[in-house]
Amino acid sequence: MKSLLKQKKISETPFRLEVLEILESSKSAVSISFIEENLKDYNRVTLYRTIKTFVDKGIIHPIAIAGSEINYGLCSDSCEEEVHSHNHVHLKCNECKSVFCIETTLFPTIDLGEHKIESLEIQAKGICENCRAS
Amino acid sequence: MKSLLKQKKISETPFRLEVLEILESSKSAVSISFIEENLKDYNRVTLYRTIKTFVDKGIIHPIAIAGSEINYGLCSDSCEEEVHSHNHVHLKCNECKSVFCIETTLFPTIDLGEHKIESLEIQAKGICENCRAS
DNA sequence: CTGTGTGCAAACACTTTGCAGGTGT
DNA sequence: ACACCTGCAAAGTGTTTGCACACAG
Repeated sequence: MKSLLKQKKISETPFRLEVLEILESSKSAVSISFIEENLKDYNRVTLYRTIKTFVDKGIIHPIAIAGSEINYGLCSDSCEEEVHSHNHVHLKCNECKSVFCIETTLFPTIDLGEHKIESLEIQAKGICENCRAS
Repeated sequence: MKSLLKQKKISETPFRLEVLEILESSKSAVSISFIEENLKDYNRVTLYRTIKTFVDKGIIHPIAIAGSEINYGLCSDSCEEEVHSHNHVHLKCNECKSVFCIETTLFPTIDLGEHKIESLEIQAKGICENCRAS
């Protein structure tokens, strides 16, 4: 199996692999500042460009929740390039503040009358399973 | 009936009334830059402070949608101070790019297993009724 | 070898802060 | 009169751009 980067047709550099490693090892979506905290030595400009490349190529997608910084989560297989508003749920835990992308098969539909809906994204706030357990 | 500002216990100044007027005359939620475009003469610092005051006092609430700047919409009666994640729908029109806050009585519930949900916010993308009509 | 990625310096945009003076009530 | 709002200047923060060099394929 080809590496994720090659699969997405972008060249594999040490820095990109390092960033990817951070994204993959976190169960939740992460902010840029979180990534920065986990990089040993890095250049901010390169990091921004890397994030941009990853988003453009469909490796990660941004999650915006009012009051939080933007978080980035790895795209699932169903994510297609350029179309990042797949039907799934983002949960922000009020306790640990993490943002999780949750795949759910049972996705609701809503009716907005005359407005035509093309995609839905649900942002939930609550307590994640880890925090509930502890 | 007392003015909205007095009702929220903040003093009524010409500038605040001007900003409020812009918010009220727009059917959709608006970005700071939109407000700036519609103010004749203004000071940016004051504008930021005004927005912050309005948000803190529950007059407007921020709406974050990945890829768009933050928009602010007037709070409905059900909005309580400090609790802005009421169950309603935000629709971003892919055509006119406007963001609408839509009150809907039929609000779905979802099940995220072990995660506990406290509030839901739905972000829809599609075509608003105005754009559909034209 | 060639196109692309990276680092550096600098610019740029957005937002916040401190302080002095002005204004609402 | 007094608390609070506003404007100015300046600093802080996040993000982008141009260019020269380095590296992946």
